[in-house]
Amino acid sequence: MFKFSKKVEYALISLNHINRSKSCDPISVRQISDTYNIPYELLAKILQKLSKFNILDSIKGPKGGYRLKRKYNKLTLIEFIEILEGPFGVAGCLVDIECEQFSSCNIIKPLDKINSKIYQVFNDIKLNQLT
Amino acid sequence: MFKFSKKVEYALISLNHINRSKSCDPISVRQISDTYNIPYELLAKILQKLSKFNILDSIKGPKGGYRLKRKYNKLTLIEFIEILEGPFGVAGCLVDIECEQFSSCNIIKPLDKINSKIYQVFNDIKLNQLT
DNA sequence: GATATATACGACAAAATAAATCGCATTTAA
DNA sequence: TTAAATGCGATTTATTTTGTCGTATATATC
Repeated sequence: MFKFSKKVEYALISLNHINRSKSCDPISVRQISDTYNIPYELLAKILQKLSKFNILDSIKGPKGGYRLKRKYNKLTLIEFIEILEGPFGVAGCLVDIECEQFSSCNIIKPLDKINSKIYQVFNDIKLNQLT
Repeated sequence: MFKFSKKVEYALISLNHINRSKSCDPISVRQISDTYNIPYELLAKILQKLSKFNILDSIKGPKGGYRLKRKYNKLTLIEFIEILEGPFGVAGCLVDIECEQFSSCNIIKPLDKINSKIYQVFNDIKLNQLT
């Protein structure tokens, strides 16, 4: 409960790694997966997604890999999380509807307040501050 | 990711319900599980745990059930969560050790900061404010 | 042009966690 | 004595998370 997924952790590690790299060459999935002991296929898919959302630029072929795009420097943690995990919410009923069980629910309001606070925390953090 | 467990939700609903009740009679599991459509056995175990940790007082036998104990009014949300879910942490490596994969982890420090912030949010909330 | 090294992507499988159920024991009011 | 309640451990089921597989496409280099 209330843990970052491996997907998010792996993505953060990767972006940090690429950001710190001083080489001009793109960084390959293999390089990151070897360095941090992350399952290759899984990491590949994650970086593909970041590429799809314009956080990374992909270069194909030998000597290929990924580079940061400008968007990276503007991204908040909450935007990043929602790209990887979908809409944020500390309870299902704040995201989907499906909360049929509790027409009489007595905690939605407080949950919603907590949700806003956590959202705010993530919204105040820029990805490139996570170093 | 980052959702409250049903355990926590059910527990919050129950405490809220008992708190609001004006009757002097103890409130039974059955009553709560019927009102909010919560699986009986599951709820029973949750309230048993809260009783074990002195948040609820249990009265056995017919007409039995639960009442709030004084501790309820002092409890913070983080204490409550840790009673039900164990030590809080936004990443496994902040709770267990087991983070062997990343001797070279480049995100522990920022994760730790985020962890403190979320912890703080939960620490600033009293259970009896959740109404 | 052939080859090896990359990314791209969908489908599937395994593992971990969360949620729910079952069975039996104990207490106590009526 | 009985029925209605809590107490607790074991087990099962469902869901989510994590990881794997297979195949396609692009491209640098020889």
